[in-house]
Amino acid sequence: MSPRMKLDVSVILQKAIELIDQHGMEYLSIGSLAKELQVRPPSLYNHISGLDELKQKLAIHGIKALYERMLQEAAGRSGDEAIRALSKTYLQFVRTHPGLYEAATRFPDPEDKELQQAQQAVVNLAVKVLEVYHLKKETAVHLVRGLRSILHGFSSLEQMGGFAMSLNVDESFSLLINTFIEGIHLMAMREKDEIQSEE
Amino acid sequence: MSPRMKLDVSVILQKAIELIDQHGMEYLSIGSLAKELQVRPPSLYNHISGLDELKQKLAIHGIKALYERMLQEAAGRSGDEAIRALSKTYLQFVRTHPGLYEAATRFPDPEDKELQQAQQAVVNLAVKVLEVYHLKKETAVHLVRGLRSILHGFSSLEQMGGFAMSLNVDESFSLLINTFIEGIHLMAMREKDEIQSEE
DNA sequence: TGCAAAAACTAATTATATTAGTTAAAATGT
DNA sequence: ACATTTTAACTAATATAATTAGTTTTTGCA
Repeated sequence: MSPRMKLDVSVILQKAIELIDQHGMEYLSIGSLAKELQVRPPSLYNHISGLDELKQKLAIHGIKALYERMLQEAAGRSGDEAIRALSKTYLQFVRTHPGLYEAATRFPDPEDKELQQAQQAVVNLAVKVLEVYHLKKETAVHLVRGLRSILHGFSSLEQMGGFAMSLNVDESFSLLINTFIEGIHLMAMREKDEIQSEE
Repeated sequence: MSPRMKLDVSVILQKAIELIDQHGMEYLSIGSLAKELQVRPPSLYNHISGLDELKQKLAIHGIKALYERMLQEAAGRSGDEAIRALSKTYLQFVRTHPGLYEAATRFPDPEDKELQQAQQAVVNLAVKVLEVYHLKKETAVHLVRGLRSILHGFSSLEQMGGFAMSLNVDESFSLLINTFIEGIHLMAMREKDEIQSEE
């Protein structure tokens, strides 16, 4: 009983992540987490200010973790290949960390600066990947919004059991991403034409 | 005080919807709802079995309401025009009823038969709208998954304040839907070619 | 009018988060 | 090694919310 747990914020976060990836966010409570860590509930308050702060930390951690993985995959790739890699990584992340992704998207206080910054980093990465297509800045932002919608929508629907039909889910995803990529090419061509006709 | 509130399930649901569309799902509690209805919290248990059942009813109601509106808009339309109408209606619904949409997508027990049936109705409507393109059954299902991903993803990101840039959000949406529609045309053409080369 | 059912109520119970105040362990300096 | 300070656990108490039990009031119909 007495051999003091060596708790700290990162140990708490780690255990919380395990717990939510396994059982979902609704299972996370000060009580369930304290039990996992083999301490009494009030002990957690020496490290975090409460459940809300913990959820916020999980959200930020989740977005940063997703960003790290996407950055890894984007390195050394460009264009269509980079988009496919990023998309695959995103879906993979949500499948591996459903609870953490849930924490990152459902519960955070959107006012939080650190959160906003982490989200912006993901967006910036996507913008960068689109640079090779030489799109107008505006068009690039529209397309990044589209890609995010696709990735978040598909992942979320899959997680909530939304794809009931037996049809292969990965094929649906590839098809969707490829369709989107073809859309980018169309946009790029059209803009090139516009510019030429203006000259 | 005494002139008995004439409560019933539908009055409760109606007030709950007002409450969540205005303040979000996290604000919904037996206590807050009872206060709105000017009764004591235990009184609600004469009509519903508890908060979980209420949330489930809200979810089902939400999906059915969305389906009704989509059905209205799909009537008398087909092809590209129908897809645009459905998409616009979907986004409009989420904007008008953010709390109800949240209830419909975030909290329901996915095992519930009535819920599954309501969700299936939406999917079937989308499948029907795609019929005019004469796609293979499989392709149609892939595309419906794609369209749902786009609609859910875009709506959700917008609701969570995910589109921070000042760039016009409706334009992003139109562009995304139009890109998707062009993707459908491409798929349709390819399948026609395949069939011809097989003959 | 009187009775049965419905639907409200008060009071009590349970679960959870949180705070207050206490104590034990660990780390640090002499 | 020992005393002091700090950290981080603990127990006990409080607050809020959901829920249940049991009671009473109202309503509608015979």
